[in-house]
Amino acid sequence: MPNQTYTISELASEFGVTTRAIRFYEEKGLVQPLREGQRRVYTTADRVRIKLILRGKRIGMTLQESVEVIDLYDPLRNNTEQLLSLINTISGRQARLLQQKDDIDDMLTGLSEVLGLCEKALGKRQKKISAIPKK
Amino acid sequence: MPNQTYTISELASEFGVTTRAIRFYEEKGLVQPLREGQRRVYTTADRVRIKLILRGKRIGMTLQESVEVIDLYDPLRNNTEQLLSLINTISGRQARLLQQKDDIDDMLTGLSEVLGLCEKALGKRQKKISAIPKK
DNA sequence: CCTTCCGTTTACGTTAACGTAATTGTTTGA
DNA sequence: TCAAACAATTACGTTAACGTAAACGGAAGG
Repeated sequence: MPNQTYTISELASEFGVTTRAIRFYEEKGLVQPLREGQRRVYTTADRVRIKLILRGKRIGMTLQESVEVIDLYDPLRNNTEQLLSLINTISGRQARLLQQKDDIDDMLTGLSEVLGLCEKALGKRQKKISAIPKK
Repeated sequence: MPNQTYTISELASEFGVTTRAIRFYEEKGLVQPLREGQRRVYTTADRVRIKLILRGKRIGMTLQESVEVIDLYDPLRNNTEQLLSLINTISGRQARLLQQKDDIDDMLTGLSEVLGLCEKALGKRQKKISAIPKK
C-alpha cells in the first residue's frame, strides 16, 4: 500500500514543520505534489523527499545541498564522463560527512567530560538524580 | 609557548575565513581580542574559541549555539540546581549529536551504494579510474 | 615623497528559510 | 444554513551570517 497519499497538514504534523515550510519547499522546486482541484496531494515519494530534506537540514545542509544529494540517486547516468564526475561528487560529500562525524565525536567527548565533572561534583551530596522537566 | 599572538589575517587565512567574518564574531561578542593601538591582537585562547565556533558551524550549529556549547566548559558551577540544569542541557546536546551521527551514517550508506553502482557500471569498460581535477 | 600593504570603522546590501498576516475559497457537521 | 476547520494565494517582514564598498590611518620600502 505505497499508494497512500497525504495532505499538507498531515505531513506537516508528522515532521513537525509548518505547512508554510512545505509550500516553501514546493516554491523552491524541492517537491511537486499533485493537485486535487486546488488542494495539494502528496505521494509517498513526496513524503520521502521531504524526509530526506529535513535529514539534510539536521546536519546543517542547505535545502539546495539536500536536493543535490537526493538527486544523486535517480536517473543513473550511463555516460562515462558523467559517471566519473558523479563519483567525484560523491567522494567529496563523503569526505565532508566524515569530517562532520569527527567534529561531532570531538564535541561528544568534551561534553562527556564536563558531564563527568558535574556528576562528580554532585555525587558528594546527592545519590538520586531526578530529571529536570524539559524547558 | 602558548603566549603567542595572532593578527586577524593570520587567523583568517589559517581557518579559511575572511577577516570580516572574524570581526563579525567580535561584534556578536563571541571573541574579545586585545588591542595594540588600533589593531586587534588575538591570543591562543581566542584562536581556540574561533576554532570551536567553526567546528560548530560545520555541523550546522548557529553561532549562538556554538558559544552556548563552549560556555558549558568554563566557570564550573557549584550550585546544585545549576549543576542539574547543566546536566540536562548537556544531555540534550548529546542526544542531538547522536541523532546527527545517525543521519550522517544513513547518508553515508546511501552514498556508498550509489558509488558501488557507479563503479560497477564503469567497470565494464574501464580499469583505471583517474581522478577528475576539482572544478 | 609616494605607493603599497595591512588594518580599522561605518554602513548599506544580500541570501536563505521561513514567519506572519490578510484575503479568499471549499467542505462538512450541527 | 451557517459557522468551523482546513486549504490556497499573495505579499510583506524577519533573522542569521556575513559580503561589499567607501573612506581613512599607520608603516615600510624603493
